Amino acid sequence: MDTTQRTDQQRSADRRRRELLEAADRVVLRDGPQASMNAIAAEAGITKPILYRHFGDKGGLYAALAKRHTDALLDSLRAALDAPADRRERVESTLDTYLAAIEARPQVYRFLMHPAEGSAGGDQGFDVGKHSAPLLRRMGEELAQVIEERVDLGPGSQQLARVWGHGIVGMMHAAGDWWLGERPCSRAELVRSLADLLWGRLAAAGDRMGGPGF
Amino acid sequence: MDTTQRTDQQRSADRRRRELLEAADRVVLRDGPQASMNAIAAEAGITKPILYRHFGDKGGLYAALAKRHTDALLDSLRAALDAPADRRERVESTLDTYLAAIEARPQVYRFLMHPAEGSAGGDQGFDVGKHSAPLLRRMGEELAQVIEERVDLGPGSQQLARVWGHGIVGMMHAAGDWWLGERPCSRAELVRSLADLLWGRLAAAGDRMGGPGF
DNA sequence: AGACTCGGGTTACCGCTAGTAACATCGCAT
DNA sequence: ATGCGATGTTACTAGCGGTAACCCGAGTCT
Repeated sequence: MDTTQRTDQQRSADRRRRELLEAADRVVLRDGPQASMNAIAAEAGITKPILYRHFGDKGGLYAALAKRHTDALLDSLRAALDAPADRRERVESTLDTYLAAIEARPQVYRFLMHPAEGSAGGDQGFDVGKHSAPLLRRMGEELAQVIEERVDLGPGSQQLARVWGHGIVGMMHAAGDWWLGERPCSRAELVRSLADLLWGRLAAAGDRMGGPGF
Repeated sequence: MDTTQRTDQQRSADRRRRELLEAADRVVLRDGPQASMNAIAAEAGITKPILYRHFGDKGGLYAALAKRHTDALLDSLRAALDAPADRRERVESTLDTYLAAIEARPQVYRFLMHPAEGSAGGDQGFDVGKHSAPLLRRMGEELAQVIEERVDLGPGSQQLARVWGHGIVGMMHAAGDWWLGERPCSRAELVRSLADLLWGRLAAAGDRMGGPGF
């Protein structure tokens, strides 16, 4: 029958695809985003053209790889964000989830944030995917949705929620990136500091000297 | 005499260097960060090895190029940040300065945010955290310094200021990047929304439905 | 049986890149 | 004139992403 045959083939293809993705994962984890198609193929025990048959081009492979990790991370973030707790607690928990993830697997994190720009080689012509990390965009959009659903922002709430979504995600990301490099404090302290920022402590603080402020 | 000779040579070398940088600038502005050394050399009317004599490698050239723009942008940001006005006004003005800059020359902005990733072959030694866009780091550090100088944050202020510096810069960056791509609102609205976020409107807003929060 | 397509696989190649070694050339101080 | 150092070029290496061409074993049709 056509269908069974087709499903068989598709199954086998999917299995191969998963195997290749796992091999690619290993190599990217080891070599960073500079991992070459040759190296990935070698790790998978096959040769380049097969990779290209499965993923089209390097961008395709990287996109597939990124989607896996992105989906996984977004799942845990959603869980933290949707927990039955008050807002501050949810915010802190979400921040901590994100930071714990990038702390646990910095290589993955680095790969997700700078996937394109594949160094040298013939990637001239068209940039696959956007230049910016899709993970940030997706997190921003999801957070925007949650904010709009759960926080009462008055008129213009939708637009405001989107700005805030992307802004808060960017804050988390930049602070996390810096923290991961310098480790100037514990994760819990970082989470608290960021939540304090979001909770308006900047606006509430007084000026230091009798400067130009009021 | 040694000194005069040296200064003469150095002057000429500096002039060349500046010419090369301007040529590189033109190419990068036209071709994006994918600009090749060959193309840059051609634009400057010379050949590759000269570029390498002046800048070491591609990373060196890009770093020099980035430093110029980064310095220029930081100067205008500092001006906005140090203006004699109250805090909210300064914050809005700084946000607006940044957003106006990336709006006016998006190519430069894209280049500054994704400069590195070069280096084919040999070097596989890279530390997580160091490779991120230096512009963000510098902005974060500068902002941290200003915050610590001018805002009274009580004990632990230095560390808190640094977290906030990087966090706020990241917020600005991510929101700006998203805004630049989608243009969902005017620049002024974006500035206002972000300032509102920093001013604690998130904490002040009520829950939408009778959800788990109180 | 025998020809025939077809999916998975490999070799060998293209055009491009970053980076370098070796050679040529000009200006200049002794 | 002669050596020297900076400036410049040609010609090359090594490696990349990506592709064309071939190859082979398994199932199918006649």
